[in-house]
Amino acid sequence: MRPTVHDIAAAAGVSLATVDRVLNQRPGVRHVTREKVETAIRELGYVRDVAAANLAKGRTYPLVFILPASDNSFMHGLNAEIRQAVLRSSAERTDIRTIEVPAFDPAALVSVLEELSREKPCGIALVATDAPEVRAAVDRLVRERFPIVTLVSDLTGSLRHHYAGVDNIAAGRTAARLLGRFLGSRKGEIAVLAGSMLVRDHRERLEGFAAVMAEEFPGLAILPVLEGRDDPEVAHMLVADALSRNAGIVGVYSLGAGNRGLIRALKEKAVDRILTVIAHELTAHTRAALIDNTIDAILNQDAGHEVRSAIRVLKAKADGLAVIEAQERIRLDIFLKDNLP
Amino acid sequence: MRPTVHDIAAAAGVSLATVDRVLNQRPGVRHVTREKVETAIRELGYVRDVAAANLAKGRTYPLVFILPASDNSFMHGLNAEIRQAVLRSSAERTDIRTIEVPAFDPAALVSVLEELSREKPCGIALVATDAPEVRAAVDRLVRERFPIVTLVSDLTGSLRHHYAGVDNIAAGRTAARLLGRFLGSRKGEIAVLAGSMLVRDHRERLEGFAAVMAEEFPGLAILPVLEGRDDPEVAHMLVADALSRNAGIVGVYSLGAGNRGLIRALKEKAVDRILTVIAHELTAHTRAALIDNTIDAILNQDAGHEVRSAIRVLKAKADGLAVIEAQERIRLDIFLKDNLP
DNA sequence: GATTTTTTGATTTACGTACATCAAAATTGG
DNA sequence: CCAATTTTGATGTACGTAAATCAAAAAATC
Repeated sequence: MRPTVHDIAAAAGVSLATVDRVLNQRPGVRHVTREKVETAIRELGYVRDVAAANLAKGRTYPLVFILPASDNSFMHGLNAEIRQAVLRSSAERTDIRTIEVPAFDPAALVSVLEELSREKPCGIALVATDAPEVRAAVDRLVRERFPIVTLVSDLTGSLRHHYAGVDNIAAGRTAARLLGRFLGSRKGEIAVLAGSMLVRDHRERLEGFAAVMAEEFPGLAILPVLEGRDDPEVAHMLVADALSRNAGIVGVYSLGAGNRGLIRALKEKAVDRILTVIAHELTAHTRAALIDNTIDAILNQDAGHEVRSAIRVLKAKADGLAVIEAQERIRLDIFLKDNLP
Repeated sequence: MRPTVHDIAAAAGVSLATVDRVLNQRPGVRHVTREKVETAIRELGYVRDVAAANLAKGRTYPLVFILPASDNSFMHGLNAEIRQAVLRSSAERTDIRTIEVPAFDPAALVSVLEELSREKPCGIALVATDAPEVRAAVDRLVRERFPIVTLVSDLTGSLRHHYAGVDNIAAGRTAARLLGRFLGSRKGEIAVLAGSMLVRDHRERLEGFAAVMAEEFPGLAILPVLEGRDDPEVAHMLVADALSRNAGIVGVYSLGAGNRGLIRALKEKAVDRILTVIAHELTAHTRAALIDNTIDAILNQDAGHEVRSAIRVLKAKADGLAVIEAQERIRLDIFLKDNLP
């Protein structure tokens, strides 16, 4: 049986009240006594029964999710997963609130973060906009002992405790290798459709993609990036235009959202040519396109996993517990038409 | 706040003791009274606080893992993950025991299962050997209300509550498409290395692989399967022999274990030719081979996820709780050298 | 050494549930 | 309607921890 506070008290030769004072860092314990207790804790290998403690405290975990107000399938999916998590709140003792901030607006994000420092949630998950002032605000909150995880888009160089999202450089590299290998010996040009080069995840995907293309597939040239602003209409226009004007395009990499427009353009303009297409994010549209061979592979991050992982990590950090690293690694899913879920 | 037993008692106009009798299906409650309580439970949306209940009961979850005594990297990895889970036992209230049975031996598996029915663990996870008598034994245990999940290898058509493993037909299909697409327009023969055609997961992978090959890549012919018994030495011998004798081989699909031998054979015999190779299971050896381009892609199932998922599902079933389906789906990982963890 | 201050002990209640006991009430059978 | 039986209520203890109170002991101060 695992030791309890009573065992610690007995072993350290002190009362239960003193053990409690040490465990919950309450004042009024002499240094030597504290050490006695801590030694007993170490020697008996005591670990607090979190379930019992939470029961006694009536503890809940007030968590805040900060999301950009973007109107695309991925963000809708992410929102839906958070709502699912809210439904599980009572069983998980969480109390989840979402805050929407204008997309790509560091100042707005910073001001929300600053407000939160007064509200005292026990954890914050945010889709980070990559800017120095955001990094500073996050670092400040971390120093004030708020558990913070970045979600989907990381904030490299900040003090955030954890990143619940995929490695976007690796994603771009993987896309490049898949595209290059699928094209085999064919030479030609590659169109890249992104949302915006102002977003870190898109920049990173492109960076990885371009690197592998340059290293390993010299026969394939990347055309200037089309910035579709994650908007289906804009994407459609840009891709249709590129395909009309450039007969040398043999492949397309869509690293952002707005794939509905991409798919429409492909169906209109590429019926007569063999195009290899790799896109990000599995949605109803990209799934259908994968099945009817319009798209050849889909790279995906599972929003449900990201949300659940963020919650687990925030709770663990709030309790000062360890996380299972391998469990919290968000994997890049590669879907061909054969392994769709 | 979520309702407690007290709220139910008040709402149903009965005492706490009666609510307890209903909740824990103890005898001595009239039918009408039981209905009153059940109505109150439904109307207030009461759900038992599992943490508090476990505390009161001093409950632990005695779980049994039944594994084949196979000496290959994957099984070693699976064992290691179970040991990790054992380390978390006290926090998770589990009490995990593993039983090794001879591989590919239905009778041995059945006799272990029958013993377990006396021991009364609260959940059983087994790597199933696909045989009618095993299916019957599992079904019997399920009828006796034991939660049972299959691990890594399923038992289709049985009553097991859950399968914690990948869809092997999809895995085979995916391997075929990757191989076919990587080979592009090249024609030739494909060598397939399996462990044994007596194991269901290997049969299924081959089935999926052969189906897609036949449908979509008529230029590629599958050679008779090499059965390496998941043994590196045997695998080496078989592959080396096949490569020496058949100059038309352009691709290899290794769907079982024993990849150490495969890799050695490839390095010895295929230096002068361009071979596309897809293998299963990420190990130190296959990882190195992927990095040095001996292997082109690795399909993997994450043993850690499988073990953790099996435990979560067994605990949930033991408590009669729902599982998060999407969370428990074991995904097929596809690794290129760019997205290695 | 007396006084103040700090530290420690003893004890209680609470969290939500499980489980046991005994008495009281209601129902059933004859 | 009485007795036997079944059903229900009231109550207490337990699980492991948190948190509070008050008294007692020890240490520090002068």
